[in-house]
Amino acid sequence: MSEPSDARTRFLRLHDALRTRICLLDYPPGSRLSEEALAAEFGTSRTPLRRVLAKLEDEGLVVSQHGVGTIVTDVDPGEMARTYDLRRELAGLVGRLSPVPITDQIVADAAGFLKRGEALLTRPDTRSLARLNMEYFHFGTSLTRNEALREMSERLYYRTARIWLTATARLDLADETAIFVSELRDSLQALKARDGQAAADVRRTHISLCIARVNVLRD
Amino acid sequence: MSEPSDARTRFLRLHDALRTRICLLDYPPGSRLSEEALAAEFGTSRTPLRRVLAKLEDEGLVVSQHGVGTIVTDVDPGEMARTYDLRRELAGLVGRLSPVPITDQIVADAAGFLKRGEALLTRPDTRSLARLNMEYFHFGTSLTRNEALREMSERLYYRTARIWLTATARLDLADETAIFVSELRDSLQALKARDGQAAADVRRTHISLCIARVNVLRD
DNA sequence: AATCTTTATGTTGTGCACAACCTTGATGCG
DNA sequence: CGCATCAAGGTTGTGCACAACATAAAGATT
Repeated sequence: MSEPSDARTRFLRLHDALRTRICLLDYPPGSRLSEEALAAEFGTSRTPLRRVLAKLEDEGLVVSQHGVGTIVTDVDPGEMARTYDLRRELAGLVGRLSPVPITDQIVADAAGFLKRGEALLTRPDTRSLARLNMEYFHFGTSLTRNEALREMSERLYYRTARIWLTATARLDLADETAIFVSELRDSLQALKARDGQAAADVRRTHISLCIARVNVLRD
Repeated sequence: MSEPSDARTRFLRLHDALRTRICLLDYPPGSRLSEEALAAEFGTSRTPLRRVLAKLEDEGLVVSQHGVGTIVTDVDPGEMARTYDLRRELAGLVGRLSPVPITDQIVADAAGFLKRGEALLTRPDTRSLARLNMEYFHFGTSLTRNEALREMSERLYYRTARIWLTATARLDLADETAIFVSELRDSLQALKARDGQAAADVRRTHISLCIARVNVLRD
């Protein structure tokens, strides 16, 4: 029961694994993913794996070229800026479109994220920060019942996650951790007040600030 | 040069063809699509066709069940309502996020759509109306340079297109045609004034009205 | 008659072999 | 030496055969 292991489940697992590797820069932009090697690693054949790569290509994380290889995409700064613009707007919509009522459980979850964030303050680590950010993002989208909004937000998140991560490497890790923790703090405050729109606005604001920080790197 | 016919192009052609058939109700909800039959029709094998079906499944237009078949989805009214909510918001964003400057060519295109719409007034036809609506939608999304916004809007459009079409069949075709033409008229006015935001608001408003008209059918 | 079992049939999922294609390096020629 | 040509190796794309699975009908059993 803990492992249904039907075709769909295996597909989702594979997809999630590769997507995480790409977004955590285990496979940096420009890397070539070998279908055969990956198939061997995951104990399957090329056929199911190709379906996963096709989805990743549809999501804009890789491109496959006949006779060349499947290459992890590098991101165009201009397009990324526009994608961030949209992410910012969608973050605000989470508070307005079919928001879920804020329960004690949700507040507790937010408190849990804050605790994990604060633990990172004393021992900053890029990878842990990225993972926490990823989990916290999913928590944020879970605050709307609008499935389409959740889906689009996640699609865009995974497309921009790497940018923030590479930028963090060039900015100051301790600073970025502190900023993220303050977002968690603001978010928890809003949720404690049972104000979902305020929580969404917190996220919206921090995306705006994140855009600004990343943009200065381009100058 | 007019037909590159490499793998990617064939894939896109197949995908577009099947998506159009589904959204024009050539394949009504509940239909079973045979991989073998479709492969034969398009002169290919199951392998490339399965990739197309996988994308359609990712887009929510079909579901594949092992041992059963690939079935055209029927849409849950509640989820559709929420999807429409999001579409409405995205339509407004087209006017704000990276809008393209309104050129004479754009105004001329809008005038062309209006002309085609008016031609439908004298001889209403569901299928022609649906096709025109589809083309006009793509015209609408082309008014932003934000690729992600275009992509998400289209994704959601194709997920809801069938709802509007089935609703039109139960509403009055002549009425719906008239309403659509009035939207084209309002849109043309806004574009003539070189006001892209106003044009986006026209679309936004009409989506709202469309939601209201479809909703009365549920009572 | 009702119900369980079995079997036949059709469907999607998987693995593998080969085709199509690109890149790279060697080789020959000017 | 420069450059074109070609051959070799590796990669993704395609076709096909078979496995895994679900369904429905036929048959056996109670």
